Amino acid sequence: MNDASIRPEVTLEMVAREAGVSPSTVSRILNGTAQVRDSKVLAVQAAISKLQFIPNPVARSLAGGRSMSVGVVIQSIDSPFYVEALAAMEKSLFRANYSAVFVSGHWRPDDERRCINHLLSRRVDGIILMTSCLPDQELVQLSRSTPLVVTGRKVASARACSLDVDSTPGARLATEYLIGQGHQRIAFITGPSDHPDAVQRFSGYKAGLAAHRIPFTARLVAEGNYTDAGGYAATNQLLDAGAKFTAVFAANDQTASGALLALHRRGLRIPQDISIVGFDDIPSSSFTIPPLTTVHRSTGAIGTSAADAILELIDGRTPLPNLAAATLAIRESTRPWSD
Amino acid sequence: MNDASIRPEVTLEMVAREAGVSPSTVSRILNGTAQVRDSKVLAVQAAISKLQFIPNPVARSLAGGRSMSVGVVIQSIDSPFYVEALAAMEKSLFRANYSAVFVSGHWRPDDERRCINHLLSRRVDGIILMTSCLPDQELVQLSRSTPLVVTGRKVASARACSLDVDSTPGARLATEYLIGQGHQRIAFITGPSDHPDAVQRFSGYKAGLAAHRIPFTARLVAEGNYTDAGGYAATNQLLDAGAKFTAVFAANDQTASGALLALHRRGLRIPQDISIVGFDDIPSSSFTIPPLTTVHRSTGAIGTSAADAILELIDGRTPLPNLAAATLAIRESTRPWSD
DNA sequence: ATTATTTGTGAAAGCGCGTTCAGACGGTAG
DNA sequence: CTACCGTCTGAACGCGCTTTCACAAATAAT
Repeated sequence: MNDASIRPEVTLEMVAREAGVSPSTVSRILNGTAQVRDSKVLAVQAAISKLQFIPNPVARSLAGGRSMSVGVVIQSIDSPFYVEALAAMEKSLFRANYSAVFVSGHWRPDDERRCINHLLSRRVDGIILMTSCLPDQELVQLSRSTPLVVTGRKVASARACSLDVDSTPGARLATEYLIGQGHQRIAFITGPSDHPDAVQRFSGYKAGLAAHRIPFTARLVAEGNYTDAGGYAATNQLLDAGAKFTAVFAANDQTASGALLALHRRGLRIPQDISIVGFDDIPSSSFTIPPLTTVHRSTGAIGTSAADAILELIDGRTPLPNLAAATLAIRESTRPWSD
Repeated sequence: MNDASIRPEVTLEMVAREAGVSPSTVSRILNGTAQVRDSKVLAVQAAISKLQFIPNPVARSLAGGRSMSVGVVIQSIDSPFYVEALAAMEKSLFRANYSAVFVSGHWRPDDERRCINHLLSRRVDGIILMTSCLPDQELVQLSRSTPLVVTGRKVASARACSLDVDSTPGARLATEYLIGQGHQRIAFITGPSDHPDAVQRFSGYKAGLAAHRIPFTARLVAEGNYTDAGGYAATNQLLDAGAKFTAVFAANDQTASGALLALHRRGLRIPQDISIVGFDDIPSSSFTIPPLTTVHRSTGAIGTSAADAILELIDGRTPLPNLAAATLAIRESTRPWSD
């Protein structure tokens, strides 16, 4: 049982006194800044654990050292897709005794800049950018003033690390799966067109078609916005336009969820009449009606990788992030088709 | 266009020099700590805006002042329910130039204590506890060392503010709605029993029954855990046990979503055969099949209120949080019943 | 053996700001 | 005109830690 909350602030100086050395020495041991005689190291370690000393991150930060916090810029904190990644990140960072400061950029470059400045003024030790909407050049520059991890982008810079989460292969995988099941007329509901990730998914779809010599048909494409409502509307639009298709590939699971409802309302049965596949495999996709076949990427793993990468970068090492390829979670929203 | 990122750190001292006054004076103006001659105030303000000075939150914090950040302890960052509240919170705080530090307690008292200590050691200016799982007494004590806002609990303390989000009335509302529709045999899927909020929902259900003299039947209750999977399992359990009911009230929307699927698999139609209502009105509930009737609380408003409350508390004022009552979002998962 | 190099270490100077503390100033009361 | 009070202000200290800087001790080079 810990008596929490109101401990009387053990300071580095107290540790020094207890161990019979100078504060500088304690600091050096803490940070590995210099060699220290073994006997002193031991004495200090003993003092530290005896006093239960925890370095004050604020003071550390002021003194020009680490702030023990990393900034995370996401676009909107309330997207189920990010959430899992964030949870994983928070966990990894917390374990390393770092705090995460989350801020939302809302897909607006100005907001994003403001967020970044805010983080910088807080002296964060590093910044993780989840699918930034800033131009490459700005990112490169930013990476010169702080360690930087960006997802879904490639940034060429020593202090930066790109977590490549290219969605193209995943999208192609889904498309080819449908084709493999005999579907030829596959509708696609896009994400927001200014979203690089959405663009990748779209081109993955096209690549899948092309690989099987199925001509791309613009009429089979409707624009969504990554939300349920968008998927719903896009599906209706497709249906209203009289598009004929036996399957729909939605740019993300929420879109698919909206599509599911729209089709249901028209009396179309899934998967008997129409197959549908999503992208992201958010938790609730296992419980849609019917459970959704979708492209699975471990978003948790993305979060963990991003956190690990930033920690490595902060420590001056060069991380080699390695993300597992996307796989297909085959559930009940798809089935073979034969004309 | 702001040139971002690498500005050469304007300090309070530079402002002082620019304005021809002492640093102390600048500080006083910044914090309103003392009266300062108008002419100097003006000069300093001019210098501040000329130099684009932003006080360094880290130094401020070390010097014993504000850290311009508030800690937010939630139980799990990846619950759709919290997410909306968090987004709202972040927005309000960011606007006031505060940062939010989110940490997850995972419903474990020890984890939660660790989180709180973590936040305290970061000198946060206040802490928001979303449905804490710590005993009252600890919270009261905590509130003595920092401004505190807790949701879903009543904590009697001057420096603390309870955001009462009692779920009982909402649960009762839902139950009575079903009864009003003619349902008599209403099953209930609980949340985790060690979760105060879940307990409230359960008692709201019982209160609703009691108000209409419908006897409470233990066989109509199954235990869930606030997840889709839990709702799915609980529903199957109910069905397997041969319980007879015409409606089910699930302790939250995710549970309802799982129930929806379980019923669907058994060939039960919603709402023709069974009505179902959820709780929380998470965004995706408008797009389940069929769209879910559910108890709506503006979680965004909860977040905003919590943020506002903590800011008031920090400023030494006493907030009077005022939350809108829960309402029922009536959609398509319920319908009148007559035997 | 004496002079150069390494270590190992403590004293002290900040980091940027808040906050006493003592004094300067203008003014009212004796 | 001296005594006293309230307002306003700057110098100086401190928050807890990192980081020179300088110096002593230990080792290597000449």
